[in-house]
Amino acid sequence: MIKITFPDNSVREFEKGTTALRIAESISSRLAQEVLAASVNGETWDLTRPILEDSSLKLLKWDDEEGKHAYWHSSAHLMAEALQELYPGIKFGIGPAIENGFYYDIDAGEGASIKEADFPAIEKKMQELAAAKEDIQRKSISKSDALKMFSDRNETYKVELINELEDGTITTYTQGNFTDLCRGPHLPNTSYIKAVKVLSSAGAYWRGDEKRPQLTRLYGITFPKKKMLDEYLEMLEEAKKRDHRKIGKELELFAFSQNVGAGLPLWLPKGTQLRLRLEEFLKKIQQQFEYQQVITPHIGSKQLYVTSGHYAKYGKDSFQPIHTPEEGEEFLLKPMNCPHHCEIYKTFPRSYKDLPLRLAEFGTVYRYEQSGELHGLTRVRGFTQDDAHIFCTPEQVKNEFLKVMDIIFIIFKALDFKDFEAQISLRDPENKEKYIGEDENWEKAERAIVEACREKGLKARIELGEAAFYGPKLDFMVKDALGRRWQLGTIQVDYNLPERFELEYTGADNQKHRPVMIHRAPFGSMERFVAVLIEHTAGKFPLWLTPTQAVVLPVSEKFNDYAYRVAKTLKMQNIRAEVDDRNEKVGRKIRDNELKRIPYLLIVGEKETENEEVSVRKQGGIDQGTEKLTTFAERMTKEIEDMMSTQTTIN
RNA sequence: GCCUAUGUAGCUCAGCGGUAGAGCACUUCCUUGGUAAGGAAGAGGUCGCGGGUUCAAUUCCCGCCAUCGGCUCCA
Repeated sequence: MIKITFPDNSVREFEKGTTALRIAESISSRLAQEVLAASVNGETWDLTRPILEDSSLKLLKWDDEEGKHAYWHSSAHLMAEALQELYPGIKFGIGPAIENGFYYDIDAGEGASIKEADFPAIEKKMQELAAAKEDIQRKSISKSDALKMFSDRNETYKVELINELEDGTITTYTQGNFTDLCRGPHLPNTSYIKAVKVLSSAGAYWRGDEKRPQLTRLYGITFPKKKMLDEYLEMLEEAKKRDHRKIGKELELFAFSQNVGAGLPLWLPKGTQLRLRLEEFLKKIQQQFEYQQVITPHIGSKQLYVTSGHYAKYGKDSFQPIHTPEEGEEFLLKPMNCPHHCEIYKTFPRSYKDLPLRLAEFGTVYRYEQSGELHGLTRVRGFTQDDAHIFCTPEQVKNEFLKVMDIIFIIFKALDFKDFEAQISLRDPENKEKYIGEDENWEKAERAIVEACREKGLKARIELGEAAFYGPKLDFMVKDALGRRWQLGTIQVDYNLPERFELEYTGADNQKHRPVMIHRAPFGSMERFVAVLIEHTAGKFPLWLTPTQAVVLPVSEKFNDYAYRVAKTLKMQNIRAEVDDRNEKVGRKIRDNELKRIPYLLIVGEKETENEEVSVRKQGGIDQGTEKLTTFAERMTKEIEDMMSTQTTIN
């Protein structure tokens, strides 16, 4: 007999060699139906894997990440099995579970690929195989057997993977005629999988290396219930309605023109109002934090970027130098503002008493992003950073870093960004040559960031190899409507540029010292921030209002009343309102009794009669009497601003 | 940059080797407590751009540009 300890610390005895599934059955048949995998001594196991010694056990269901993971991982195998049936000779890469579903990388053979039109057949085959209730069996095999098995089947990608594995750790999973190299864990059999959808196909480089062959990556998702799949697909449809590209076009916030160029956004009047509003908001905060605003040109001599090291790193892949009538004279569109700000620093001799020096600029920069990377406002070739550089003494670094974190938190809080993720991006210790600067400086900078996060109690994921080439950084990532992560705010500690630009200050000891630079952009870029803001606030939050003009982005129940009242008011002034509802009726005049049910609206216009009285209604529609339009509009503005400012109080 | 898909009216899309259509929106008029109402008329498109095949190309082929979904990249 062996002792099994459950999460509540209760202990029960079971026969040696029992399985998690049998244990679940012994508890309740319902549980046995719902359980998908098991955590045995902290390791995720198959339900059917015999437990041979005393263990702690947690049964994992759909709501446990690991349970869902096993489910989708098995689904990836199921898809692979279906593909093997449908396309004999197909070769497999890897097929993991992901955040939402799973994928499998496949090589259908020379010139062949699997297209969207083929999806239904694949889904049908998957359903068929799932219904057949094939057992999924785990087997440990030796490295040599594994190599033989997979080379016999000409699975070149698998062979490559096996070669990198240690003998004795290799397992395979088999269901029906399909055997895959796999660590597991998996479901007991295929019948757990009830609802199946192949979502999309895309090219993906083998092992993420663009120099290696490109495989076809098939994405899919499965659920234990058809209804869950329907809900998921419905959710995807809903998310598409919040796409900033769609809303931005409909609300006339921004546009692109082929004639101007890909990735070069045109801010339309309404979008510009929104953006300026955000800029003013940040400027106010920065004033409180003693930043000084500067303005620098859009181009800079090529030499500036040779000095900074950016030219060596990005020169070939950038917008190419601008030439002048003067032989050999070259300028670059600025891809970042730091060198310009370094030159501002160098304008005067600096004393330790001048530090920290905080120079801020809404600096427009141009980067030649790969064509395939362009994406609405989130990835563009011309954008404006809400940039600032803080020049400080080494002792001031941590404190300054913490203050920047405060600014970012203020902004995220004010704009209701709750579920952001923080990421500390450090140097890849294996590839130090990718970075410039002394080891010692890197270590100092990395330590400062980690300490600052600890001090703030900020949970940050540490990623090696994600640092900028001149320094480590702390990034704030936010998801868009479809769950894609975008980096917004960033704080970077830099000991290198001050070195390259030979920046100095005179210390209290009357000696020359090198300042440290902190690069920071709380929004990241105005473009990306507005994009993510639109997707985040869709259905939630009126962005801003003024007495004469209003921009109300998607409104929620909570704020619907504001939107309703303002819209109604402005409508009375014969102001044009534009509506988008689910039937995409855009651009027509709004009808009074429609106002309540529209998911979002934008109202822009001038009021005509300031003294006209409007009826004021509270939530629930109870008439609260009348007040003058101007009073009403001012009051609305104040209410919203109060709401924002109470959230922005500095703790 | 790579793989897949797409590009037709303001929007969403249908169509097809014989020089274009629907719904919504828009304009004018009529009607109406079945109300994101109904009717009549109207306006609006060198069918992404450039080549080629053809008697004839929006449709077939090639190239380019842009866009979607991914991969790679992201100072």
